Order: sequence, then C-alpha cells, then structure tokens
Amino acid sequence: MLELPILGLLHEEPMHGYELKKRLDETLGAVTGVSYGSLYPALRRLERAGAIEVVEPDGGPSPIPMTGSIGGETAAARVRRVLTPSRRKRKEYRITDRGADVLEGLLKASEDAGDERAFALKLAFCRHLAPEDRMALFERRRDWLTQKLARVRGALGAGAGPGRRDLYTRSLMEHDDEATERDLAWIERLIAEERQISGQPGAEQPA
Amino acid sequence: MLELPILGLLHEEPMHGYELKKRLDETLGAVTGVSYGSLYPALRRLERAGAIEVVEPDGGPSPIPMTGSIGGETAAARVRRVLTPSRRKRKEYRITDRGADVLEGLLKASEDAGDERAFALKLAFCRHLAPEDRMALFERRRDWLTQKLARVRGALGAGAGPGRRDLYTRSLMEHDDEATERDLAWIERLIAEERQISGQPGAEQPA
DNA sequence: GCATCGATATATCGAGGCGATATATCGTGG
DNA sequence: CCACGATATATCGCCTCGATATATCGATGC
Repeated sequence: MLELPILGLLHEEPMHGYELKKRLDETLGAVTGVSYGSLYPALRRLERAGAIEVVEPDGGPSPIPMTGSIGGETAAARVRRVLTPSRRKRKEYRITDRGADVLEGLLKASEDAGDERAFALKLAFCRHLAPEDRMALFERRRDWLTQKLARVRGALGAGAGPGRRDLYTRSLMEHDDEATERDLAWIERLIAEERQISGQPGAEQPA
Repeated sequence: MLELPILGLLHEEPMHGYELKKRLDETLGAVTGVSYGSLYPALRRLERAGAIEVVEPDGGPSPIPMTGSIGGETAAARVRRVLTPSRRKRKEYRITDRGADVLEGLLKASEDAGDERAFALKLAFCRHLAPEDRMALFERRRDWLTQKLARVRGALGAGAGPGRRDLYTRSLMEHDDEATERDLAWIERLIAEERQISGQPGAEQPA
C-alpha cells in the first residue's frame, strides 16, 4: 500500500528512504503510520518493478578514480567528508517514466473504494490526476460512503426488542453513523469545489 | 487482534467458527472487517494457549459406545442425523477459565491506546470490565486523542508561507482535525455518563 | 430416488503490514 | 577520544487479509 505515497513523493523530487519516511510521517502521520518494515520492502518491490531507480549519492556520478592504494582511498574519503558533510552512504531513489505510469494506475484504481487509508493516500496525491479522473475518485468514495451509511443505519435499526444490544456497542455504532455522515458531507463539499474549479478552467492552483 | 472479540463472544455462549464470523460481522462489520484467514488461525492460537476448547457437537458428550461393527456405527450415525438436524460436523468452541483471564488482560491492556480498531473492539466488550477499569480505558483513549489533536493542529499550523501544501492534503488534514474533535467529544460524553452510573450504584444495565 | 444448487462450514496459501531489532555512520559535547 | 543521540538501511517473525479449496446440508425440481 505504500507504493502510492512513495511514488507520489518521488514524483516531486528524488529522495532517500529515511527522508521519505519523515515526509510520509509529517504528511500522512495522522492517517497512516509508516514503519521501516513496510517502507524498505516496498522500495525494493518498486525497484524490482522498474518503477524507481537508485541514483548516485550527492557528489553526483563523479568517477573519483581508484588510486590503487589504500592510503589514496582513505585520503579521498577524507576529502569527500570535508567537502560535503555527507552522512552515511544513502541510497537516493528517483522515479522512472515507468513509475509515473504505475503511479497514475494506482491513483485511478477503483478496487479499494472501501478503504479509508487508501482513499486518504490517493487524495494526498490526486493533484497528479486529470480533473475527470479526480472527480471519478471522489464520486466512487461518495457512493461507497452512501452505501456504508445505509448499512450502518440498517444495523442500528436491527436492534429489535427494547433493551437489545449493549449500551457501549450501541454508542459505538451511533458514533460511527455520525462520523460517516460527516465523511459524506466532506466528500460532497470536495465534489462541489471541484465542479467550480473545472467550471472556470485555466485557474491552476499555485504551489 | 481478533483474540479479544472472539473471547468476548464466547464469553456469552459457546459457538462455532462460522457463526462467530457472522456475529463479528454484524456487530463490528462497520469498524473492522473479519476474514476466515484471520479467524481460524486465531481460533487455533487461542486453543493452543488453552483459552478456548472444542466441545462435542450438539448431541453433547454422550458416549454412544462403539458397537464393534461398521454397520452399528453407520446405524448410530443415521440415528444422530435423524434426531438432530445437525449440519456439517462443526467445531463448537467454549471459553475456559484461563480464557476469561486472557480476555480481562486484553481489555485492560494499555499498549494500544492509539489504535482506532483496538479501542472499538475493547469498547464493544468493556461491559465485562470493572467500572474503574472501564473508566481507565476511556481516559486513556481521551488522553491519546487530546495528544493527537495537538499533533494535527501542529501539523496544520506548520504550513508556513502563503500557498504552502497541497489543497487536497490540507482539506484532508482539516477533516481529520474535525473528526478527532468529534471523537474527543464522544469519549468525554461516555466518561460523563460513566461517572453518573457509578454515582448511583446498583443501577445495573439490563439485557 | 437423485441431480443440482445455494447456504453452511472449516481450512490453507501467499502477499503484504508492522513492531522490534540489528547494524552502521555521523555530529556533538563531555 | 569516546559516549551518545540522530541519521540511515535493512531484516525477522507474527499477524492480517483476500482468494481459494473443499466438504456437507437442505431444498427444489424432475
């Protein structure tokens, strides 16, 4: 599931794993926790799939030819350290053309309509999407929430008899119902704003 | 994570896996999906740990002594089938004393304060808890939500500069902020109600 | 009788998520 | 000069979950 946000961030600029995680935490920390146990395997999958590639560290692909002597190498290392306060050797990742396609595919995918996390992730990077695809994304979400609301309502009503069902469970369901209503209202607001934007084309958003 | 709701349901009455799933779906379907791929392994874990045990199918542990002949056995099976419309041989699970302890331990556990799912699960079965422990559970949740709210606020404010941060991401964070506020208000309502209840002891909830 | 079908029921597999943990390296301050 | 915390990459084991396999039961139709 991390593929999408990884590609989304790398689409803006190349980065190494650690920074990727920091960015993910700060942008999506509220909605999804990210651990290295997910991040690094995801990076390897993406690399294997040819969606991202490793670029040479900071100094660029400058050759720094072998001196043939150990001493020469350590001296070169010392120079490097002085010139750039380069941290531990880090692997910087860059998105490929193939990766950009993969990103678009993930953003357009419609399977996971019922996954809060997946939607939040897509929303965070949906600016890379064509307006019509973005609208489709929002509407799929709206439809799913509508269905969920009906389901929750049904389950709430099914509390047949007087004292049926636990008080705490009932409260939980009522809160869930309310939260779903809010989610729905939010999506509908997003859709309305989206219509306005596409109504006056050429009004690109800055930054 | 399914251990808790499984034990919670079995604490009320013995059940077999399929029915367990139906009950889990209807009670918690809104908050957590349950799949067999999680359910059956969880049941095996619980059985290995001695928290639950399999009881003999419907007919009870009635001996039905071996007849010593194949024919006798099949005849006995035919009788069983006629007497009780028993479905496919199903494994009915029952909670053990050890399991009741495990359940209480899981309900009291404080590690997972920041897990929506875990809290919903606990809430659904917190009636098995002593009032003070239930209150502690609620307060832990409230404290965690308070911290989360502060974090989200911080992240929202950190959008330094004028046009910083994507519009959609910003909307996502604002919605998250609002949702967290609602969650917090809900918990505080629960806590207030809880205080009232413990204020007038002897007022047990029916059903 | 019996073929067939949908609901009931148990179980496993592989891919992936995640917390815990290991292992380096760098910058800082004692 | 070295201890320590932040930076950085990586793996392990347990768990979740969707997909799938496999039985069995009850009902329906012929």
